[in-house]
Amino acid sequence: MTENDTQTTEEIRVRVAPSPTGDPHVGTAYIGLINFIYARQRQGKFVLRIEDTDRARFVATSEQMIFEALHWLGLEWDEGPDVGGPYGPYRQSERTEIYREHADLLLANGTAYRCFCTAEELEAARKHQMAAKLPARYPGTCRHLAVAEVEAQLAAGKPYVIRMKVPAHGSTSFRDELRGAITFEHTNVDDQVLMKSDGYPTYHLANVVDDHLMRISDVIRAEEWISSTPKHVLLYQFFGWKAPRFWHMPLLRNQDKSKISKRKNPVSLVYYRQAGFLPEAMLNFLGLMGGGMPAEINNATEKFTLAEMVEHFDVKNIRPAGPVFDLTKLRWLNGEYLRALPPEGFYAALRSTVLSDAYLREIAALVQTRIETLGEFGNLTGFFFAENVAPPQDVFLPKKRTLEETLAFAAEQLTVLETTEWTHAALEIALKQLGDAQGWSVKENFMLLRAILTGSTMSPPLLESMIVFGKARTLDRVRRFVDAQKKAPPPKKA
RNA sequence: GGCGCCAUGGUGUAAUUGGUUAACACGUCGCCCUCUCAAGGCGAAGAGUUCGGGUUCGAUCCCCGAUGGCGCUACCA
Repeated sequence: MTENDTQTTEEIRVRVAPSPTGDPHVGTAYIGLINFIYARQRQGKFVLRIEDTDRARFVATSEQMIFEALHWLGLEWDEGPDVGGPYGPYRQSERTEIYREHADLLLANGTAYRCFCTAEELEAARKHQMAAKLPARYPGTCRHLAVAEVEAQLAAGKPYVIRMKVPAHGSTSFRDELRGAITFEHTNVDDQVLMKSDGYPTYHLANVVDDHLMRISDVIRAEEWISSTPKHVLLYQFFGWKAPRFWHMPLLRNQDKSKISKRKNPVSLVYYRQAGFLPEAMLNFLGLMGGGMPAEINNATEKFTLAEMVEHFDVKNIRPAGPVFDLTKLRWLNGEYLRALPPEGFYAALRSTVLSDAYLREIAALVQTRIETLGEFGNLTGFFFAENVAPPQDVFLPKKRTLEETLAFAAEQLTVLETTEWTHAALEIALKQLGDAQGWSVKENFMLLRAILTGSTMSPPLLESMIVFGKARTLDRVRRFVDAQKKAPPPKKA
């Protein structure tokens, strides 16, 4: 606990606010963990808010997966879309009226304005600015439109967005609880779009309005938000509200130090769960990122539970430098947890994950007509239980294809798989489309993917297998194949 | 390009917050144990704290600058 909290009676309320745009992200787990600890340490409330204002990237199954992933980790929330709470609804798509009203407030007090610029106009302006090596900013075309002009455009039914009117001069400062004061000159703060032309708010508006209405005391989020914090601070001012405290956690990184991404690292919590990582290990590992635990404990063991983190973790201790998410160390930690399990517990862990009844039943259905003795079960299904298969070149390389074009095509397959809905029909269409476009026969196309997924040219049906194996793990396998081949192309043998 | 953040071995973290031979863990390597592989035990290599200036009797730690990395620069979050 910090002195900060002992001298105030304010209720601590924090939130984690993921967007349902895909698989639940390991970064969400990290930020969720910190928020959870912070709330529990101060008898505060931990809120889950779903930020589904991007209808283009919205994925219907995502929200449920987020719930499940957070439950899996044991990061239980006090208020949220599913459990309700006094400040709901907790799904932004159900709060559009609220945002509309608040945008109108800003329009009325002159801190926001309607902008009728088209995407093309903005794009052109941006190009010019980039070419002239100027900062790419909204040119301000609609900032001072006459009332009559606005009325005319409105009457003509022209679509518009609402932008915040950032003061032309001066600067905005705020305190980041980990880094101290941070200042931005207004000349470097753009007139951010607050309401999109589809009637949905952008993150910035929705976030500020919700955090205020939901009485959030501490905004604990990822570092990538630092640059937009001045906009948020300005919005609090525009509304005449008190801003919360801001804590920006370091960004988890890939091995190459870039922001952690699915192209370079498994980031789906679904993957970690299906691949057989224990939630305790994941939480422990995440707790290691950035420090946070007191040195006495950290130096002594590096192994601790969620309860121990709630007991001893100090968010103020976190170092702002972005830690590399080191899969190797996570695996070691996971092994430690696995070894510490009593035999029955270990068996139970197996049976609830990689050897669950549900999983086995699905796999059985795929091989029943393909084996003659039950003893053959393993021959055909090994890949479902292996962490990885590494098909040799003579298995995956089609007869009439070069290594280069095959690897390029595999990379294309990966891209397609990443963006395709995980159903038989959708996968079949998407894959065949890709094959048609690139001049790959269905046989070559599917055979390559089969080799990558199963390590063999003989297997249960491909699409069904992919569905049973799961999107997260299938993507991981294909990505690994592509990466491995890219890194170390096998020497051409004469 | 602009703006911002950051900077201790390959990786994650320590360093009584100016005084240590810069510590621990992962990884790597070696040895032991052993039917194999792990696990376990023992040991080793690996940073003089990005670099350059200050301040100081003394800087990993404070200040300035440079460099580098990262983030943002969307009607994405």
